[in-house]
Amino acid sequence: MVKQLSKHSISEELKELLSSVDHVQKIEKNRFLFQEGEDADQMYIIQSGRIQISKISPDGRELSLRICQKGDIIGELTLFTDDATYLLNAKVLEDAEVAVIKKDYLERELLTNTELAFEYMKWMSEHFRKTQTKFRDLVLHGKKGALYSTLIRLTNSYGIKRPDDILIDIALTNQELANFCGTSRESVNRMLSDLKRKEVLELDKNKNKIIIKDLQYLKDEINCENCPIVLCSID
Amino acid sequence: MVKQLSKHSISEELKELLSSVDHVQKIEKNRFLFQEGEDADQMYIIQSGRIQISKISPDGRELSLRICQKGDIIGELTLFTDDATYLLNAKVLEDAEVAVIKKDYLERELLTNTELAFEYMKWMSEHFRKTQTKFRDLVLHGKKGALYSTLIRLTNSYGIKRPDDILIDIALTNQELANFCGTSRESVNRMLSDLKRKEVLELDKNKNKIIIKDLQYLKDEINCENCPIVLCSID
DNA sequence: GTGACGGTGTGACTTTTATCACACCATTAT
DNA sequence: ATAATGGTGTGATAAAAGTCACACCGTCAC
Repeated sequence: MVKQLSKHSISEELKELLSSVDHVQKIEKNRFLFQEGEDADQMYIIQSGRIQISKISPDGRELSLRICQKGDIIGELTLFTDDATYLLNAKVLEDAEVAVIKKDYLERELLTNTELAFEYMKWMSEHFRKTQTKFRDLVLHGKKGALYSTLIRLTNSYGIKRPDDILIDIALTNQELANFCGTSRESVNRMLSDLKRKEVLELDKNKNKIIIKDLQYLKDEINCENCPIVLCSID
Repeated sequence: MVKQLSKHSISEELKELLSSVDHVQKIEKNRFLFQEGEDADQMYIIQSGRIQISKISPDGRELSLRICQKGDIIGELTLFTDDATYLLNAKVLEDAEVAVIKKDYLERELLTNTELAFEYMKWMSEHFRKTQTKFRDLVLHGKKGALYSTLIRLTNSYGIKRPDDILIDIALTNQELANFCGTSRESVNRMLSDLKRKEVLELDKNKNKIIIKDLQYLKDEINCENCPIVLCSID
């Protein structure tokens, strides 16, 4: 049987503790859980489905930051800030259920529940390291590096190991990939064609999914230092 | 009298609480407080001087992330991780004194002292938002955007308001600026010449410092949304 | 079926950015 | 005083990336 690579690092305890949720909300594909500028008074934990976090710049360009699934926390940036509006957009990629946690409730909880606070700090810390290494790749190795890094992260988060290759089990258009890299659709398309030619990957045509055949090639190209896999994911 | 723009957001309480320091360490210019890969078991709060945080990639290129001064916390990434080595380098730009806080001591403290934990979470949260907006600028508007964003942040952190302009009171070479932008020395040099020609800034020749004459121009070019100044700094 | 739609793939061209090379200061060391 | 050093400024050229244009291909609605 196939096995998903991704290791979700949010601890059982944290999930447990956070489970004092206000309620659970269902939301369907292509809708927004929240959008930039909206009043922000809650945080979410995904129960099912997939949600993409992105920033849209005034000139219309979109920068995608994460794709999140079961167990991931989103809306976390609203915590501990007085300027309580969302800074990012959360678009639902696949019908989702999210557990809603009220911001002020959680803040109060964190003030009294030491263990929760500790677990939360731990999560935040890891989340920070993850974000920073991600951006580092984006800046340091040009657009090619940005794409390769994104592919590696997608593999770690959504890869399904198969005998001879790894299927990235999430359908993304070239444009969506480009948004992760801060580049253009055409550039991504050309780079993917290139990688196909080099037999680094294949495209599962009718399903819009990518199959990685030579992960090491991608890693070598961006001087991947084989950081802990938990730091090298897309969520 | 001139006035420094920078608002350091680390709360008095946090400084107070963190002040249960192990000891204070002096370290002089051009030395490293810590380097990538070294064992990490302490965190620092800068008392005086300036320290630059950067990542050096295996191929020798350097990406600068922050320049920190009095009141700033560094080495914070080592907290809550088992892989206890530093991920970044901390180079002393100007002779410094740092308060040393032992990692395991602080972790234990955070587990018992709720108020400290709360303040620390607050700081971390803001630090995270700051880092994210910084990288966003770097990725979204090309190298020019990266430089402009860096200049704006330097202005916010190290700018001294004067009658007709703002002096960025820190000496940086073109190469050092380039390291913040993930670009080349020559590119930075050309872009600066350009800005000089457009009368957006001036170079204080003999002191290697930059004088901003038209901050708004820089902001307009990168679609600055005038986020809270505390988020838009270089530290 | 067929037409609209959203996505891919690619050529041609432009703009941006990097790289190489070298002249030209200041400053510092000898 | 002179040489070495480290930084700046700039031209020439090459490489990377973006933009525009358009053909092509499935899928879906009607």
